[in-house]
Amino acid sequence: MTTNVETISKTCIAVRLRLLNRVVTNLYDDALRPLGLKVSQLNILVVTARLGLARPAKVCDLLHLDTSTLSRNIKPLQANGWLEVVPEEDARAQPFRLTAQGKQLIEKAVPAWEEAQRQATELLGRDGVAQLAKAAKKLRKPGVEI
Amino acid sequence: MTTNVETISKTCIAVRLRLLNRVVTNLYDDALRPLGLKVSQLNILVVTARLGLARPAKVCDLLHLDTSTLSRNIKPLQANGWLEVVPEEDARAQPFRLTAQGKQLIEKAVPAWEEAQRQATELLGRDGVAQLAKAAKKLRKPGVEI
DNA sequence: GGTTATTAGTTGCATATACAATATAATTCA
DNA sequence: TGAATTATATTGTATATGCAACTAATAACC
Repeated sequence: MTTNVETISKTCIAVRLRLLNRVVTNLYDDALRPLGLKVSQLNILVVTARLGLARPAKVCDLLHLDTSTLSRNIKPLQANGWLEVVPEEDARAQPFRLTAQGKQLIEKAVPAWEEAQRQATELLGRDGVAQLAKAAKKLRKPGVEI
Repeated sequence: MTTNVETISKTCIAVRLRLLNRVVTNLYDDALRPLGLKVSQLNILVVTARLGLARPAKVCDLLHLDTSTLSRNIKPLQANGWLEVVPEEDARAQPFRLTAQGKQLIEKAVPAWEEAQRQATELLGRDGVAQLAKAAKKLRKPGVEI
């Protein structure tokens, strides 16, 4: 007989995805630690670099992040001088962009990112990486691209 | 020419995995919200149910969770009366187990879990789910099973 | 033009996560 | 047996995450 507990324990997608997320996040965070940077922060910096002028709502659409989360996450990036908020005509908007230091930091982080990416690729395998890309692609919102 | 920023943006495993983690976690959390339960909490309750008497270190090995994280995560579960700490000979140990209410909650959560699991399966696809299982299996530590 | 609706972000609150440092207890070993 | 080591978990600090409620400003509408 298979109990509900056994079923959830052995098949739950959230359990596995969250576990894998912890492990992989730690791979990148370990590699990036000498730079005083976390992979969650590098993500935001890279998206910002791609956008040039980054509007919070757009970044949140791209990353499927709650706006309140981004609002707080950019604070330490600002405090470290990696990005800056740019005033605009629309007084509600709080777009931000990379600073020169932020750009330099991304370039400095590339070797560490490559090493973590290598480890993550090894863990997931070619097929795992492909499936991940496929799922992420499914989640792209129309018109929200970089 | 492909810049470093473009490469990271388009290929980073952590970016995609973390994004997918947010989306899938929200699927389950939305489904479980009427029960006042989050999927992270359900995970811990289910592991506890499987173990009977759950030792923090063992749970952390199973879930690849930092012990300090678990130490704090069980607090609200205790406060809600879903699990209880059981004293033991070894005064350092703080093993815990489900309460009757905790068991009932899991059973009550099954339909919501099933619906979220259905949605997550649809998002990841058969192959995606299989790849996820494969990666999670790779992370099992020897002797740490349930 | 003034009221209403919409849009853009922030703040309050709760939980999740991990590293570093700590506390405490059990074990080892000289 | 007493000191050093090891094991188990918690606390301090910082970041990540999202919901609900809020503020402020723009747009829409009558």
